[in-house]
Amino acid sequence: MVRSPCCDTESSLKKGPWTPEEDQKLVDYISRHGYGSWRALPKLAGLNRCGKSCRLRWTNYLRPDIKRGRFSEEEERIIINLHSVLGNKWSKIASHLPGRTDNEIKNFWNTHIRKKLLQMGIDPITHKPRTDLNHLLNLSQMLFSSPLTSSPWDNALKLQTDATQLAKIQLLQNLLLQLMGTNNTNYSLPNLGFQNFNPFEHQPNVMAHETTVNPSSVSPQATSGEPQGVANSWSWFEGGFHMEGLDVSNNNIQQENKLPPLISEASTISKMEKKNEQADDHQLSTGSQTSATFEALEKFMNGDEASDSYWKEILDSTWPSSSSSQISW
DNA sequence: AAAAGGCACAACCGCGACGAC
DNA sequence: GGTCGTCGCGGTTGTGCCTTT
Repeated sequence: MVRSPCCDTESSLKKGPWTPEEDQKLVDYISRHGYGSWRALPKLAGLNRCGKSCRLRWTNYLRPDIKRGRFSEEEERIIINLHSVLGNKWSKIASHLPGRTDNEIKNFWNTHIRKKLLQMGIDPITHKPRTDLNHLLNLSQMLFSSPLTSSPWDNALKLQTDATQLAKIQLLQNLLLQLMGTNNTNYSLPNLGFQNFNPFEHQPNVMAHETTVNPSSVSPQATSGEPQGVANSWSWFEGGFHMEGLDVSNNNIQQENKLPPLISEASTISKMEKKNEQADDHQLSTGSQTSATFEALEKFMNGDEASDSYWKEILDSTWPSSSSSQISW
């Protein structure tokens, strides 16, 4: 069915910003008569606008119960949580925030929250860690590099003196590399001194796996407008995976100042390669694994210590046969 | 001080859903 | 069941203001 747009038939109808006089006419009319038919309203109210324009002006701006001003942190949190469940259902999200319009929330999302999530490495559509190669490359470079300025990453350098911390760094590096997809022939890893090495191989029953990334599982693309189902378990951003203060732009990644190769002995590498040949065809379940990885990474780089359970979760998901319980953390 | 670029927000557009006939 | 009118939603655009260069 082809139908002409309701407002196009009368080109003389005014468009563009509303004047205070027009606003007053609309408010006066609705306060006296209500808004039964938007189609008929403009003529009755003495406005040279289409009904659609009147409805939008009323619902998004003139309605007396509209709450104006900046969004509070609580509102922001609610929006993000609801968005993770509902997707771009702005009107449904707005129904949970009294006084806020869908348009306002949509604008707030697009101008603030979306960017914020992207900066934090979270895909604003899926609410999961971004797994695109560029982002992971940045993270990888941060792990392998030592920025000239003092940053949380300095903690990683300091902690290298400790063998356990060293192992954890290696584990995180390894995971990031795997998440970038070592099988991707379109992508060549920079030489950052990284060795695909399982730092826990000295443990009994530890088997390194050549993990591969299933492209279809890496970036679950949400269909626009389609509800996302249950809320993602990924909600760690509330503590903040903060990258602020750390400039990861190309010029500030000092390749020559990178961390020394963590494991460099040729024998170790060859051992690793041998094990990789025997590895299971293990597919990464990128969702929860990346979640745990990034959470541990965040804590680690902030100088905090992630709980043992995080490390065990990471290790178990990467090397299921490693029996992490046997490892002394 | 002026120009350029970025940002925030209001408003518009197109389409689908839904109810009335 | 098909057509039409209306409403509401989500994506996109336009514009004014602010910040940076």
